[in-house]
Amino acid sequence: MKLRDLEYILTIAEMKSFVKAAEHCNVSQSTLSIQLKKVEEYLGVQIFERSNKNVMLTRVGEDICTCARIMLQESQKIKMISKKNKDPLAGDFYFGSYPTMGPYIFPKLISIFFAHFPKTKVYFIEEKAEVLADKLEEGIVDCALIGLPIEKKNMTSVELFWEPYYLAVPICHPLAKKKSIVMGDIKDETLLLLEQDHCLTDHILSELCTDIGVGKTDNYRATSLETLKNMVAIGTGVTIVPKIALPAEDKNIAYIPFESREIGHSIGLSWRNNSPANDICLALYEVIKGIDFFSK
Amino acid sequence: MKLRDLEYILTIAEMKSFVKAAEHCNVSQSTLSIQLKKVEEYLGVQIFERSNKNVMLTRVGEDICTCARIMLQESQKIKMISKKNKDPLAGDFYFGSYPTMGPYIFPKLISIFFAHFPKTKVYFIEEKAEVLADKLEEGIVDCALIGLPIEKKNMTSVELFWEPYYLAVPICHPLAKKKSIVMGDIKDETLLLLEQDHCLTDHILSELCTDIGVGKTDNYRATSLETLKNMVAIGTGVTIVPKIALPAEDKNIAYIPFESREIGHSIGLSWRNNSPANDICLALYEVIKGIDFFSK
DNA sequence: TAAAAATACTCCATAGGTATTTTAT
DNA sequence: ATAAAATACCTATGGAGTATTTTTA
Repeated sequence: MKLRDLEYILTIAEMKSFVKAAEHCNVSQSTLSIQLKKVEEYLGVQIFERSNKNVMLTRVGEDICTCARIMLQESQKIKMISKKNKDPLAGDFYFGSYPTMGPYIFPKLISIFFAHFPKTKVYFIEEKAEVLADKLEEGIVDCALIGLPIEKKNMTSVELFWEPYYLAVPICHPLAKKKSIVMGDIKDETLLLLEQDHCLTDHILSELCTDIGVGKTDNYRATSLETLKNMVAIGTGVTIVPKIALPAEDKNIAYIPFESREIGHSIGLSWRNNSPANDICLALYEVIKGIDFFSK
Repeated sequence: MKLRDLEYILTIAEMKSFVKAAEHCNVSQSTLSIQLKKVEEYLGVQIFERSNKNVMLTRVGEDICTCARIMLQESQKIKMISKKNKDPLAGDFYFGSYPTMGPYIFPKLISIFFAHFPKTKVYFIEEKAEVLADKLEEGIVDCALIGLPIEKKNMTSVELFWEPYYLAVPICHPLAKKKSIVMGDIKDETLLLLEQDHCLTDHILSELCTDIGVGKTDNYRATSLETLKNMVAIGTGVTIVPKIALPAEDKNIAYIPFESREIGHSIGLSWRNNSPANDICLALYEVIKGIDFFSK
């Protein structure tokens, strides 16, 4: 039993004639007779009561037609859905970013999409790196601005820029006068950090500050960089922030670069190799690789 | 796009693997690859995002699967409907009768169906001959006890019996003493009849009493034979009733046969030649042709 | 006798199989 | 190197056409 057979059946039912239905379906009358016979044999029921002068649905035939109509409607729906989604640029596109970058980059991206991919409907998603990588992998997110390297299979990643970290200290703090910082400088400071499972926190604790006392940071966990900065401003401690979070000016906090250019992270664009949005991702990369992410 | 393709797609989506889906569908992996590719090309959209290690539905693919599931469900429904209706004896059967016979014959038929076609669900329909013939033709009724001949195409009719008409007169009426009647005897009587479009009325007026005054019957039209008999009993007039309507005994009315055996009608069983219930009709005929329709 | 469905016979498109190649980890 | 998807090539089923036969009003 094929969809075509159902079309034949519905047409015969409508036309009440094999000859007319054959014309309508652009096939020969014999094709209809044979196909109908096959379906009836396959199902073991008579769908039409017919003589050479009369064609009429049986009661079973009517019930079958009800189902057949639904099936063909759904089949049309599949074609409609496909038609609407044929152009990959005209579909939905889920763009992800790590949280500290999101608020700064999303507005820029909106303009970029409006100018370069006006038909694409973009949704923005903000998650910490690990979750973002999972969502990328699962197909929930199509493309993400994320710290590299990313430990997932089937991913294409391109580097966009290196984002250095800065030390934030109260303006009156002794370190505030320094031109640059080394890790040793802050080993006796109270280091304020974001929540335990935040990617920036993870990165700082597991890669950058492995040699300094970590235990003393345990009691100070904020949920946003802005909160952290406020805490620094009132002298609760110091913190490390990515360059993007630096304000144009700040009367209460001094932001000091690290001496080593290694203190920071590489930021790139990642997407699944076989994503249908592959073309958009590549095109997007071509557009945004040139922009200055730190211009406000 | 065929139903089989949709099964393939749903299985691949479920198994997230071409090899496993192929096993499950009992086809080779290449078949799935090729068929899926064809469907994707036909629809112009990518249904799966796939590498050699990963198979995942795209968003369009998910929408397509939703439709595909409905289609396959309906397809199963068609098979279920067919399975339930494979046995023609286990289906619905609509039996029609002309109204004067209905009340007498239906109880008998119920026993017959219970004994001979216990799986058949019978529905009884009572209509005047003309409507009954239309319903037979339209397939609303499968088989009918009806006056012959019947002017419809594609019908098989078999005669069951000849039903003579009787004259009903009040017990005290002069004609009540007669052994038999000729039409001339009642040409001065008030002839009570059923409604204008009743088949018995039609038959009496158009074929039997064409030569007697008809105008004088116009004011007396009842809706049932029982009403007519009551009117006869109180002396309103006389009437003509089919034999089936004769009571075992009647203190108030005398029922007198007509001299001519022609006054009456031939009753038969009719059904459409190509009806799926053909076998039941034939078998039913074999059973009921032997019974005495006039035994109470 | 005419009109419509059923059947006979033929052809070819395509679903499916086997074997092989490509691809990505 | 391995495992899975893609591809190449061949086979066979069955859908469709033309011509003919059967059926019934």
